[in-house]
Amino acid sequence: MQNLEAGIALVNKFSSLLDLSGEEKSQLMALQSNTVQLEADSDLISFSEPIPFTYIIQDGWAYSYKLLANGRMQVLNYHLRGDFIGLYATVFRYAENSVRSLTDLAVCRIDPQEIIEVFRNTPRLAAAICWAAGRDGAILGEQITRIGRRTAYERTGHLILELLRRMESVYLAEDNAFEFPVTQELLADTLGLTPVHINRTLRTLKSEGKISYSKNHIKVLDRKALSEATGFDPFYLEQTALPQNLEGQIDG
Amino acid sequence: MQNLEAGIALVNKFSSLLDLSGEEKSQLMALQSNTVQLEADSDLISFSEPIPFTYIIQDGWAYSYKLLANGRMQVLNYHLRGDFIGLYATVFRYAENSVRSLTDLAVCRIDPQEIIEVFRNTPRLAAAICWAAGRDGAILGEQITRIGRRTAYERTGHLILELLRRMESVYLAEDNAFEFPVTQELLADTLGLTPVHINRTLRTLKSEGKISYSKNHIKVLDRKALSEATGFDPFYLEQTALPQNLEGQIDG
DNA sequence: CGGTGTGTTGAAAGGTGTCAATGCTAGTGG
DNA sequence: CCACTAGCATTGACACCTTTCAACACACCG
Repeated sequence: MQNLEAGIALVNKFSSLLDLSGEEKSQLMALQSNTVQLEADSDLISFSEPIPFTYIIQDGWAYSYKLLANGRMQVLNYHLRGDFIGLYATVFRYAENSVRSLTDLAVCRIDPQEIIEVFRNTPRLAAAICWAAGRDGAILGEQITRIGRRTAYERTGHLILELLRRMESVYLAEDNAFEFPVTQELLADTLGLTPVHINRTLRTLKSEGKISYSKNHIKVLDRKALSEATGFDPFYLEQTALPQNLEGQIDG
Repeated sequence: MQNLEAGIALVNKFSSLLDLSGEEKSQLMALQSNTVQLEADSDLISFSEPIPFTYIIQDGWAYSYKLLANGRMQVLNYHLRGDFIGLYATVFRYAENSVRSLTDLAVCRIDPQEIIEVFRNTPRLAAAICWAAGRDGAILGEQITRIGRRTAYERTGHLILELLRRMESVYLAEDNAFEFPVTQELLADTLGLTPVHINRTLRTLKSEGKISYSKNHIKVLDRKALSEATGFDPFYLEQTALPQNLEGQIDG
C-alpha cells in the first residue's frame, strides 16, 4: 500500500471541480484527519444497521453490495481512492446496503456530524459533496443499463473501461493498465452473470486482443475497439463542471 | 387527472420525515408555486443536454431512462407524485439520463437557484431534500439487484410490489390496487427482459392468483405470497427517520 | 371502419447457467 | 525444500431460461 499523505485524495478529487482556496483545502484535510487501516474482506457498513461513520478512501478498493436469499449477491458499485463511503449516514438512520473492503484499506473516518458542519460553514465544499453524491448516482444508473440491456460481452468490457477511466482520474492507471483485485466470482456478482461465463467472456476479450489480464492486473490493449464494441461513453464520469448559476451563488 | 392543490405533494412527502412548521410548509408551497401541465410522452430532461429545471410531480407518472445503440432502452426508475425530477440540476451542468412523462403530467417547475436558497436558509428542508435524493439512490440500488440477481418472475413481482408500496405512501393505492400506466414493452425495458417474456410472466402471476391486471390497472391479490416468492423487503422504501444527531443539529 | 398500438401465443434458436472435473498458484508447515 | 492445502481460474457437456420471429387478437380512435 502506498504511503500517502492522508487527505490528499479528496483534495485531488474536488480540485477538478473547484478552484479550492487554501482555507478550503485545509478544511478538507481536517475532515480527513483520522485515518484508519482495515483488512481486506471486512464490512465497513452493514445492511439495515446504523451507519456509524462516513469514510473517504485513501488507498485500496471497497464495494457496495446486497445479499439475497440463496446466498445470491449483487455488487452495486466499487469505491476507489477519493470516493466517499456511507455519505448518506448524514440523512439515513440505517444502511440501505453493505460495504466491504476488497483489499486492505486506508480510509479516513468521519463523524457524520462533521459533514453537517461542512454544509453549514463551507457552501462550496457542500456543493462538491453533493456533486460527488450525484456522480455516484450516475454510476448506479450506468450499472443498471449495463446489466439490463447489454450482453455479457458488452457488460464485461464496459465495466473494465469504467474502472480504467476512474482509476486514471485518481492517477492509479498508466498506459491503459491498472491493478485489479476483483476475482472472477465477484465480477460475476457485479455483472449479473456466473463465474464460468465471466471466465469465458474474459477469455474472448483476451483472444480478440482487446485486453490482457493476469491475477490482480488488467490492461486494455485496444481501447478504441473495446469502447466501440461495448458502447462505452464516459460522459457519465466526466461531469467536472458545476452549473454556472451555482458557481455564482456559492462564491460569496 | 385529479385536481390537487399545487404543492401539497411535497408537503405530504416531507411530513413523514419531519414535523414541519407552518413557516416551513409555506416555504415548500412557495417552492411549488409554478405548476405546469405536460402531455404524455414528452421529455422533461434530455441526456447530455443542460438541465433547465428541477420538477416536483403533483400528478401523473414519469420515468428516467437511457438509450443505447440498436434502439435499446433501459428504464432506471419511475417518478410518482411528490417525487423530484432532475434534482441534480443543482450540481450537474448536463443531464446524465433522460426523463419522460409517461402520462399527462402536472409538475411544479423549480429554478435550481431556488434549491440553493433552500439550502442556505432552511436547513431542515435541505436535509429533507438530501433524504429524498438518498431514497432515490436506494431505489436505484434495488433496481440493480432486481435485474442482476433475480429471475424474470421475481423481477416482475418485485417491481409491482415496490410500485404498490410507493403508490400507497402517496395515497394512490387502495386495497392493494393502483393505476398502472406502464405498457408491457416499457416493463420489459425496465426489467431487462423482452415484451414477450414479460407477457408470459405476468400471465403466470395471474394464473397463480397472485395478481390481476387489465390495461392501466393492477391489483396484488396475495401480497404475502408474492412478497415471499419475489424476496421483496420494503426496508429500502421505509426509512422515514433522520439520524438522531442530524435531528438535533438542524433544529436550532 | 380501417389503422395503429398493445397484448397474446407458438415454435425454434441461442445465450447463459449448471454441474463437474481439472489445472494453477500462493501460502503453510513439516 | 517439498508435500499439502485452499482458493481461484479454466474447460467441456448439457440443460434451461429467455429471446427471436412470426402470426393473430383485441381495443381504442379518428
